[in-house]
Amino acid sequence: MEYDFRAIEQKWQQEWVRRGTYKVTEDPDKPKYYVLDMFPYPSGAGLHVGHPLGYIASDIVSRFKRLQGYNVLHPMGYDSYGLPAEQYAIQTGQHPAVTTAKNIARYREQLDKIGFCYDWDREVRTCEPGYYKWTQWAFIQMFNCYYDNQADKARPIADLVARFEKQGTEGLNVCCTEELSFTAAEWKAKTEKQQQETLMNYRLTYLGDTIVNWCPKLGTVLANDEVSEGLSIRGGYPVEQKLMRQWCLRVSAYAQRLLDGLERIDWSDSLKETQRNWIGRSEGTEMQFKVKDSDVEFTIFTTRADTIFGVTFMVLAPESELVPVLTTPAQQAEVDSYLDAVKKRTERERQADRRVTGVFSGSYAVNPLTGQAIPVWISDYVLAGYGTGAIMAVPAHDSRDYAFAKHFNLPIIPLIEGCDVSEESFDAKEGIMMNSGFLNGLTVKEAIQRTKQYVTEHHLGRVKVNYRLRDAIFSRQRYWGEPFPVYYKDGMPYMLDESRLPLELPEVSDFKPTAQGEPPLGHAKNWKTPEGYPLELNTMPGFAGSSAYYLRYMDPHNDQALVSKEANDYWQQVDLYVGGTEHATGHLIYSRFWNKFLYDLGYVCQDEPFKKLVNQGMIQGRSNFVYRIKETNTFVSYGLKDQYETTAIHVDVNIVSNDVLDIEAFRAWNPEYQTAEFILEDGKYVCGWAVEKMSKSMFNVVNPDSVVEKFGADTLRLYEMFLGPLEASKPWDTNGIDGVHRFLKRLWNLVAAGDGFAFSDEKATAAELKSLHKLIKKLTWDIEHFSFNTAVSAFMICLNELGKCNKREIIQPLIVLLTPFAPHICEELWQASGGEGSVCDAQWPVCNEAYLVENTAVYSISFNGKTRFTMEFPMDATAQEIEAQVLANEQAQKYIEGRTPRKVIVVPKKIVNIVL
RNA sequence: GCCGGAAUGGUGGAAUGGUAGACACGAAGGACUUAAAAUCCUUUGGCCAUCGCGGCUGUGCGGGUUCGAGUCCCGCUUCCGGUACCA
Repeated sequence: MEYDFRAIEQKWQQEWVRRGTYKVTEDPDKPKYYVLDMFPYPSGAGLHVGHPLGYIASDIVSRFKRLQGYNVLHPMGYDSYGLPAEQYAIQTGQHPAVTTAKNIARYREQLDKIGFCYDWDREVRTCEPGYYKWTQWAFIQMFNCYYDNQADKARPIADLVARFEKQGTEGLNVCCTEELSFTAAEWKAKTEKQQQETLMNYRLTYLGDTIVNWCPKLGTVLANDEVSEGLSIRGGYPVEQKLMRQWCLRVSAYAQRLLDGLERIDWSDSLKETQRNWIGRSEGTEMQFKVKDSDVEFTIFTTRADTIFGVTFMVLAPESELVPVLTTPAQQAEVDSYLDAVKKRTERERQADRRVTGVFSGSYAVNPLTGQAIPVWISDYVLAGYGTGAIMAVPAHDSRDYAFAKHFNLPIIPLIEGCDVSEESFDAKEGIMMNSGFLNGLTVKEAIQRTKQYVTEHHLGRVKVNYRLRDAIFSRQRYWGEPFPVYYKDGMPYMLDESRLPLELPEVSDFKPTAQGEPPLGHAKNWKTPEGYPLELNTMPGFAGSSAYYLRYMDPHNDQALVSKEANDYWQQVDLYVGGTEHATGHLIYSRFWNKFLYDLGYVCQDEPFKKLVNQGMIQGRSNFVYRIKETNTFVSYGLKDQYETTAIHVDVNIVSNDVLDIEAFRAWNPEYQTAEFILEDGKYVCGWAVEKMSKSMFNVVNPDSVVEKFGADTLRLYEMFLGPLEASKPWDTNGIDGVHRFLKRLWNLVAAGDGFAFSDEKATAAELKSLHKLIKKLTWDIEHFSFNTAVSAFMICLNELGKCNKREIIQPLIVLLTPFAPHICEELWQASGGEGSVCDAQWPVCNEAYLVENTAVYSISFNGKTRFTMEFPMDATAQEIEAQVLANEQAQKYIEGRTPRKVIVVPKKIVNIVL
């Protein structure tokens, strides 16, 4: 009987659906295990072979855990709001919901063909009202909370209001946009609108003024990568920096907890490090500087308070609110023209063009320690969004300040003994202080501590921790996203009552912005509350829907709660999360934030959402080339191309096999090549190759369907794992796929006989049992350690060792072991071998170490590190016994030649080294 | 610039400090076939060899630790990711 993978795979995929094999319910009697894939955005291009890599790995773990007796939650869904569907809608008029549904259907079809064990009853789609109800709900909860630094958690905003009524801001220690100060009486005197405005300063979702790239012609905010040289990429319209009122998420409130939480989760060091850098904790000092001949004071942040004696100028960010205050009339014109120039520059240009620019404000600050007057400059190398948007510049010990000082000819005062600042600054935090008054003679590290102390004692400032992590801008001027559950009254936003959720995305006549420059929702009819209040026109960004989806899978049909307490208590958190590193500073920060917020409010029982995270590597494309001889339609094979002058041309990898071109398919591929001639080597046309990004234009996109069609899903699954370590990036290269396909065929042929199967009931030999149990042991270890490539090899080794063995006693457990990797063939063989039910419900075999025990071990005998011969010893021989026997050995004596060995080393790894 | 990760045959890749190159692809040779496909067997890092004895050499480069280093330490080179005026 042939291994007809098409029939087998189709049969079992239908059977699994019919039997509900992968349906999961909470079962308190079984230990749980939650395996999650990062859900995909269903793009129009469908899946390529890179996508399933992580899905296959997680599927293997899910099936493995299930065979081990765990109750495994392994769901899948779609991140189905997003820009591409909307862009497509603008171009074609096709409703994004329609394209999205179509793409999802295509994804599902592709996923089904690979044989995943998802419980599709738990599918979620972020664009469905039943789902985004809970995204909106979470937004409301955040709006109604503030962050209490004392309690170190989010608390209801009502508590804050109560506090304001009692004692105003006195003794307040909370997260806010701006430090405010008012009394209880002042609070009560505020109008409703003023109170609401004040609370905005504390809410976890708030309307905040943010600088964005605004394109008036397109009527939308653009991301930095959508802007180049001050023009929009799409259309080439001018873009300006604009302060806009946007919804923001106070992610920064959780900065320290996001940092601390990393200690308790099992993620790769590199990913944790990326998050640490992104959060960017920095301990320093905030210092007050008085402005000369004025009452104005301002605050700067520095990590090098020790260099205070070397400050030769101050710098303000152009957007700083101090700029208008400190600009003197004499400098007004110059400052205005500088600010104008800066305003036109985008973030991107600012990054690309590092030329030193700046302007003198006309004012002087007073060094709080020396009393010296120091000029205050304005420059865009200081960022408004970090620290206080103002710095003290110490050119001798900061390279940026140094460049600025050199350019504008400002003084440079070295503060560390022996440092040379004639060519560049000395940025290292080491050495002995000089020119620094009371700090002289201290090391830099001592000086930092001493200055902190001094500044605090003399009330010149305070010790402060800053984070690089910014609040997330949460508004998009887009159609295809979650509507905000927000209406406006008297210009102030209010949350819809939860009973009105979900607030469904309305139909619009046009997906473009309105003529008035409003977001697309401005086209919606009756976009207001029943009371007539206008609803928010912005929609939420892509990461909104993906921030809590893992919780929804626990209880996907619940319309009373995001997740019931019972379901959450049972599933707790994701045990294994598999996905790409590209989400390190986006989704993986936001969902940790979101989860911690829900944890604070008691809606979830775990502080961290993802216990263990594994990043699968990217699958790159492997492009193939043909070489056309210049000015001809003749193509020369790779090995001979150097004899001609040729042009390399990308050729569709799907008509190339093992780097050999299918010439007929090539002629048919493009009319241009219909009459092509070929210069072959060994009767074949060999193509060149290169590793490139997988993309249509390189003709190197391989989709899983074509592989499944040709080799079957089981082969695809095995091969993707066999390709190399899961976490490594590697090119998709089908050159080795025959190997794993052959492995499956060999296994099949072992038990296939005539029209049926033949399993032998003969007792297994010791050698066969040893092979099997070696495999059990290695596989268990490999799957637990995500070493899937060596796991696949282990099967091949085992099969090689077993030879022609078709004994049920050996093959049946082997089928169970293979099930996570190649479930379809295993179901078929399991049934053929007389196994009960589905192999998915079988039991993972346990390694019996007794079969692995060796009676004797072969030792390599080396002299001065060179292996000369081998000897056999009983397993339990002691080092002393081995040493004595080796030295007495006749052959050894030949090498020793009467000398006394200086040292004899017996290594448990079966090596004896004799040093002469 | 800073932070990660990597470098092993023709190729993908194995190797708790212990026989480097498992496993697989490719290639070469052979068996079975009229033939091809499929399948099976043998060889396969390089160099030398009186090719079935054996020898030398070999994990990006230069040092070091060790009886012993692909693996650990120090110093480089190259490549790939991430991040970037964060004071």
